[in-house]
Amino acid sequence: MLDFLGDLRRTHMCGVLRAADAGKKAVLMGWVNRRRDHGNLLFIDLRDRTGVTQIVFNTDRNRAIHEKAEGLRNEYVIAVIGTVKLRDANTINPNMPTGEVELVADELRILNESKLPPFLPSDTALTNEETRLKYRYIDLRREVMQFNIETRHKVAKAIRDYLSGEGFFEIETPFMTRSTPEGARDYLVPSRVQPGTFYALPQSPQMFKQILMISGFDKYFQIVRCFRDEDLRADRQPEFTQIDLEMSYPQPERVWEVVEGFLTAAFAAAGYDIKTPFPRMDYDEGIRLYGIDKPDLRLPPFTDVRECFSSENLQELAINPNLPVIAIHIPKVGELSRKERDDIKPMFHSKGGARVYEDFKRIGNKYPAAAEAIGKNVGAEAGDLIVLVAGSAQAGPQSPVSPHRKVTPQELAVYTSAGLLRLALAQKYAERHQCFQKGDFRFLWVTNFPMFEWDESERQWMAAHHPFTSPHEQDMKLLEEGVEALHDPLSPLSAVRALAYDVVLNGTELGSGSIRIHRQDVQSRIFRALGMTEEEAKARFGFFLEALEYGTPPHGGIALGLDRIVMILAGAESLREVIPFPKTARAVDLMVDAPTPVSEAQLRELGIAIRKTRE
RNA sequence: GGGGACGUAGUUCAGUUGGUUAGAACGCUGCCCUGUCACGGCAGAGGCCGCGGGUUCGAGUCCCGUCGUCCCCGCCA
Repeated sequence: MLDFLGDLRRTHMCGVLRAADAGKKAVLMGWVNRRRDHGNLLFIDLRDRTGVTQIVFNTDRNRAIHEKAEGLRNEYVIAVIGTVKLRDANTINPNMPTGEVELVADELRILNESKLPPFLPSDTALTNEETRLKYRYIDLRREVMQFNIETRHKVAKAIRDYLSGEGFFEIETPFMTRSTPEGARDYLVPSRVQPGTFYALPQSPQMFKQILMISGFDKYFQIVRCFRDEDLRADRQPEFTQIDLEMSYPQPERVWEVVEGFLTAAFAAAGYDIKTPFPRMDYDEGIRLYGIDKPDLRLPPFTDVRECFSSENLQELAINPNLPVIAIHIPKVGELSRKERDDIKPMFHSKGGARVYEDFKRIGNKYPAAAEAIGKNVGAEAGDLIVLVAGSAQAGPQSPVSPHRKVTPQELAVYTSAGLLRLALAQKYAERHQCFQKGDFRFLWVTNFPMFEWDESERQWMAAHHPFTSPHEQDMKLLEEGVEALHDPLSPLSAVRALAYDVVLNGTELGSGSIRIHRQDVQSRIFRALGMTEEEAKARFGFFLEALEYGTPPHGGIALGLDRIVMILAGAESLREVIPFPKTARAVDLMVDAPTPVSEAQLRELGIAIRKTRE
């Protein structure tokens, strides 16, 4: 028999009662977290989002209530009216915040029962994720999940408060908008009113926020859902939340100050102090020192040890002398077993003919002088792991090349291969090197990205970012020259730097932004550099190009992934731990079971027919 | 699109070289217990070994396929 709530009012949350509350009347409501039945004495741990309080039912005190309480089971929802009692010294539980007190029940209302759940929020072993996601409402009752979602709330609030204080307006932009086939695939929404046409869900409010600058709002932000129809990863969901902002008349440094400001507030809200300003690094330097555009600064950078080998050595090892020879250095890994050394090889994914020399000991046996010099250059101590990555003699340039850009594509291949291996090794031996400590936050601004990337399959230069990213003011001349050499891999386009920047934390890209193009003449030069005719540009971005012509102030901004920030703050390995209702690797919501087919009638109304594909 | 890992009770896992009736812990049910807090004791229920096919005298175990979850590459600001 269930009881009604009636006009009963909760006086305290379950996690707040302390010794000072002793003697008070209290009304608690929550879930039965655990029950310990001692016959005539029954303990219930009552749980809500704030914590747990022990309730005592005692036949001596009240036989009827005790009898009623015996019917309680895990996850029943109850209200208890009782008296807060200081526990006897020998029954204090120092492991819980409410452990000095307990609530002696005078009245019990059973507000709801629960079927036996597939797993319990109080379980110590973690249930498999499939079951957790199907019964997400039970999973979310777990203390960790409650903490993660609370952290998410606090972080978002801190950011809102900070940006509001800095004069930013939070302005909403449409979810049903226009498909601009650029970057990722769009999620499409069919229009019923105009059959055969589609809205797209925004990959980011990019053009809207720029138009808000043209509209005179000066400083805009939004904590906004974005959508991308691409394959998922542990750190990638099809819908995700961005802290999106844009401001008028900024230098990159102005944007960075704002970001450093709200991140300081956000991390403080989660209980962490961070130091600003963040260090800055050129994209080229990131590649050369870490083999990646989002360096994890918690582990040592690369050392180019080409000079440690004689040219005969390099020849014997079949190493290309015109490419860097990279020493990856992971501290304190200790002596590797034969199997561990063998395991390194499959971790290596070669780009452009890069090769791995995982057995440094063998190199030391064969080339003792080189090995000693390498150890010295790297600054390695006994027990540190050194792995070499170099360009194969057969691949890459046969003579030194020096085009405009500081890192050549061949070098990039070697650096990138080494960068991926460095991360894989760092991950694998995390327990040994102990460089990944909770609360160690190494922020970094990566700047001066290349404006264009060479696309080998198209054999032409492509925009590395969206085409509204402004080139560096000093590189305008290269841009002009480069326009004429779109299909030349050595084009001056390779050296054009973008006024783009990423904010990176511990090897995770938190956000990405740029100063935008505000001048029509620069914009059309960029389109030409991308091989786009005026007509093509107009067909794709006409409304936006037109807006640019009505007095656009210089402007720029950035967008940061809220989910990733919270994930790092929560110490989680996956975004799914900080998103209340996430999707699986195949983009399925296991709880609501979406996506689903829709009825023939719905399709007809939309003028859509499903084409069956058969093998 | 490609590569890899996993799938056994409600949950977490074990299951030897292919060999009787597939085990443990937690959870669940019943009984006992007045100071536990991962309470304890006794008894009990609970299995399409993901699904389909094959090899074999015999398959949880070997093979093929398929479905699902996870991780990575490709893809993706």
